[in-house]
Amino acid sequence: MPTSSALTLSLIGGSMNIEHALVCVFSAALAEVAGFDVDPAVRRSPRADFQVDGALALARRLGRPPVQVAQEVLDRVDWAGLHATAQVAGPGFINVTLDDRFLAQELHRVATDERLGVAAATPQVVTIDYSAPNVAKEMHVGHLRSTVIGDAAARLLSFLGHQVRRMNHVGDWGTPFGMLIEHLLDIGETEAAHELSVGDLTAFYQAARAKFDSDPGFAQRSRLRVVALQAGDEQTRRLWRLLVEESEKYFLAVYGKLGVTLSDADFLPESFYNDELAPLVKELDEQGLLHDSQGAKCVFPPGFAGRDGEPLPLIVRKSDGGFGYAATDLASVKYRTGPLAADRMLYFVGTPQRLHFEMVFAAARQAGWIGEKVEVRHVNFGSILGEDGKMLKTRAGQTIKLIELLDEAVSRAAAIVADKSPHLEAETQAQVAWAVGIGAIKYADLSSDRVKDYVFDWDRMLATNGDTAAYLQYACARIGSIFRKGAVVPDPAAPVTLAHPAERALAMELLAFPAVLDTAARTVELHRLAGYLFGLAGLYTEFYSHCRVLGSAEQAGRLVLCDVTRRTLVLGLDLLGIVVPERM
RNA sequence: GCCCCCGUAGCUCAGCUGGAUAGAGCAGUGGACUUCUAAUCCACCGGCCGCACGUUCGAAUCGUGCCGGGGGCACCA
Repeated sequence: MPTSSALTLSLIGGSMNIEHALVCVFSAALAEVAGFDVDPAVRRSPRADFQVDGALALARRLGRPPVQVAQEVLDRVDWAGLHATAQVAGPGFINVTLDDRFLAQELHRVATDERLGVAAATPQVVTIDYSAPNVAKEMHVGHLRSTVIGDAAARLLSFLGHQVRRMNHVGDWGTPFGMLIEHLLDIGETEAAHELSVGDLTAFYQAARAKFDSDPGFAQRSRLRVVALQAGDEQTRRLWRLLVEESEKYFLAVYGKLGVTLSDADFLPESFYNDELAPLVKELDEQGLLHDSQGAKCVFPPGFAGRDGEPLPLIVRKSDGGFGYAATDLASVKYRTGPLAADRMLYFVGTPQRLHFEMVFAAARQAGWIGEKVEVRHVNFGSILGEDGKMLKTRAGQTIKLIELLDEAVSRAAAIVADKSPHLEAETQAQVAWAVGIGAIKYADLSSDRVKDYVFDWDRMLATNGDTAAYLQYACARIGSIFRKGAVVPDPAAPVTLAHPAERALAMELLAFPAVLDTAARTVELHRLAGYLFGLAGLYTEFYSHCRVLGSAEQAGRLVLCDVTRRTLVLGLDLLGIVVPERM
């Protein structure tokens, strides 16, 4: 049970999270009344600052009148470092209203804190698997969500103080490499390197594929080449490295354009696990988990049935002796929980792979590779749909190259910038266009629930008002404009009074930032952060239209509100991977 | 056939472990720049929360069953 001294410490020294403080205070009071732990159910409320609903649930369990229980709980609250008034309302809600001076004091703490009141979490080792393009294949829209969502998660968890390991599970192994290497030899290394590095991967892959399908001689050479590759033939390995390296250069170029934090240090391709696969299969066998089925080596994790109702196999070794992706994924789990000692493993892969990951995790648990306290999670997400409600494709039905999508976003944004901000220099316009265009794509992805499909719509995501990146970026630019216009540097330590309702509402929302980040990180639901930022920008605009800053009697305090708002928006957007231009 | 996800305003979406009159943004209508960026704001209009039962003080939220949409179910990853 939290004590009041612990609470005071948490408010002063650590997280300046009022919501969390209320949870502590009311948990203690509820536990005193109940004799056991009760969820206080602290919520923001339109009728007060917060409402505490836990007494209602408790009353039912105790079989007592809710209002009476609520009052009893309220009487036992030790407010410790909090300053608020509270009363029982309705059927047994407890409405809590914070003192204005207390709010101002908390805002002062946040304003003078580099981290805006966000305490560093107890550090965990978190592995984040995301992006995962395939060597010698074009990155397409299918890689967009994994890359964007995974990168935002990596940024958020790092900021919260976790030891984040970004892992790019690049597809660099398997049977297609026979034909790719043979094609490379056919056209010559120089030409191949050129095609790959400039990003013409589709043509390269398709040419190889076409020959493989039409030319039996080529197909035969390809098959032999796979064998040579797997056997470690030096010349073959060198050519394979060439393919991988050129592709990695290309991926890094795309990441640069997308503004993603993945670097060359984060490539952890499939082939990384090659030497682990045979021992892994052996270990499964020794544990008695491996079964022969139609020539394949399989694990049958309990609880999975196939079309015919029979137990569903996880094929770790194919009947031809090759390893399936289940083997690689199992190896990846083992590597993370073993040498890396991961506390939390997140795999950012689309929903269609749900069953596969459930089976991999179940098998890994059976094998004892996932400790009790370790969280492993398939962070799934829905598809990107076109305006016709089907998977996003070109008009001709082709998959859309990611790089072309990004270029179109930037050029569409450039047209908007040229229209709205002709006063900016050309170079600045180009920077703003990039930030707005890429921001639009990312924000559209991150602002709605991950697990749902979302409809890709240029006009909506690039709208200048509404729930878009551009709107949030513009709000930041306007705040910066106040500082420039007034030639003032906000003093974060300046005293703040929250006399106007718009000032007070803005301050309340600013103080909710740490709780929002906690929730977003815990649930891996980035749209909660996006939604918060949009709401914050709305409250700021309300403040902006009602409260004159420059030249007002409250200038110093209002500048603090502007400053904290801007820093919160910029930080929040940065955690989503979105860049905020100085001016627009 | 079995399993998973989704169904909220004309459109695109929020709604946190059930909580008080269901919220935004677009679109529509009507307003607001001699004043810190109008890439803005304000007001109005708009909803049997897919349907039906059930659980309870209370259900968009939990349970069951339907209806509709999507995805998955052995050697491609």
